[in-house]
Amino acid sequence: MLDPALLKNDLETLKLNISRRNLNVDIDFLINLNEERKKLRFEAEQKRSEQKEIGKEIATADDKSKEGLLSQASSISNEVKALFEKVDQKDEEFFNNWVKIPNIISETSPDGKSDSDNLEIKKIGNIKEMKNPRDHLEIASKLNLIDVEKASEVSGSRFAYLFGDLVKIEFNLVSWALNKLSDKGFTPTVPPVLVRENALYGTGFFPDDAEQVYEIPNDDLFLVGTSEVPLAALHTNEILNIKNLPLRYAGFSTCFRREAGTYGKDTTGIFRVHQFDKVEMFSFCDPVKSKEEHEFILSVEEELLQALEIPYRVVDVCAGDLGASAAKKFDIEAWIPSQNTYREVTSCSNTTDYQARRLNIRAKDEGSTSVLHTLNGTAIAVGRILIALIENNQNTDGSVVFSDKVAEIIGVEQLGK
RNA sequence: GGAGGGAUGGCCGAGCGGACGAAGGCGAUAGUCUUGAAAACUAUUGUAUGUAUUCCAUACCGUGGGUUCGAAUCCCACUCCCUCCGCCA
Repeated sequence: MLDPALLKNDLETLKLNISRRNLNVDIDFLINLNEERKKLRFEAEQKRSEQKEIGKEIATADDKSKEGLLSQASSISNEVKALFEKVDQKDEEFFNNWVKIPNIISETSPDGKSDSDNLEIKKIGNIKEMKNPRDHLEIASKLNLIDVEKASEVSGSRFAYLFGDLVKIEFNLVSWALNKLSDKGFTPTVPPVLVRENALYGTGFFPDDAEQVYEIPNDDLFLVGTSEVPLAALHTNEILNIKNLPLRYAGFSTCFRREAGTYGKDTTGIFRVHQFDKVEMFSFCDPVKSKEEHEFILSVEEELLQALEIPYRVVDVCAGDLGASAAKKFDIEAWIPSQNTYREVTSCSNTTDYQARRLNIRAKDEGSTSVLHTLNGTAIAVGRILIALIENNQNTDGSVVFSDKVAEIIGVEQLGK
């Protein structure tokens, strides 16, 4: 949620943002609504004040004057009730509209409508020459390391069994990443993966992306699609001392996504599945330092990919491709030989104060309190890293051999042979 | 799953219909004293909204409703925590 004060102080920014995001919003309607609710509240509060005055008199009044005061108080009480009902209505109307406005996009993010307008910042790593590269599923199925057919019998499409060395690699990757992140000040965290509705609203996944979220109706719980959700919600309603910022967490969790509306897209293997494991970085940050923090998180992502010798490019996500809560976002796309293109393996966003305001997380600095900034970024999305590792290190005979350095990290020298 | 008990400010803890934004203590901050420190004493000590940094108003005593002229205090529902029993990785 944006600061409603924008309607008063910085209309230009608001208008510019709405046009950059290609939205159609009636600003004047919102301005009026906001003014109206404030005016109504003021009236209601004045009446309330009157009521309290009389209440005090009643407490000390003698029996004679009491009766008159009581009837007077009674009618004021009714007025107050009616006035506040109106105020609540207006408030609700205003905020229902206001929360729908997405975050203000950073000045530095490129304009554009879709992911094809994203701006490539750099390319890193050597792409190996390959004749007819195989895709990860073909390679791993043959080696009995992945089984999607059995998984679809057991659980449906977009599920997979991982076996043997792939599982070994997964756990080595995770523990390697957690150690690295821990050295950089991230607290390793295993968060709950079932959360209440509120956490999803607070992080901006609800209401917009509600159709991507699995629901457990019996218990009013939802399966998270990323540990960003429980990590962000960790400090809900808290006031953090600015001296202790940034507070950094590295969350490991399984992630669940319905992938509604993606029929026919990425149907091969484990690129897009309903369930995968991920190490996620999350930072609660001093607002004036969030830009630096964003660069830092991006640099960590790059460091991990470089250590794994995965060729990648970094992309500055354009205005039209940003989610509601992001002010700026960098994606890293790894080279996927079988697709002859780069595909997303990590993503890091500066959500500025958008989530913090919804979750009511603030920072305290020498007496004054302000909203803080939150940022998130992928450290290791296990499935997609496995794909990149398998495909980029494949040989023509269907085996996969890793360099000594990579093998040291993942604990496996080769697949097959 | 069954049976009980509880939720008050940064923390502990009183209040159980009217002057309560809330006693008292601890902690924190500032001052006095001291060469310096400690101790002692004094003062301050939540958050948010309203064009409102010291004045004013309003809201907030787990959350949401209700009763009442008036609710931290009474009633209802929910959430969370604790104890005991059962079950369980």
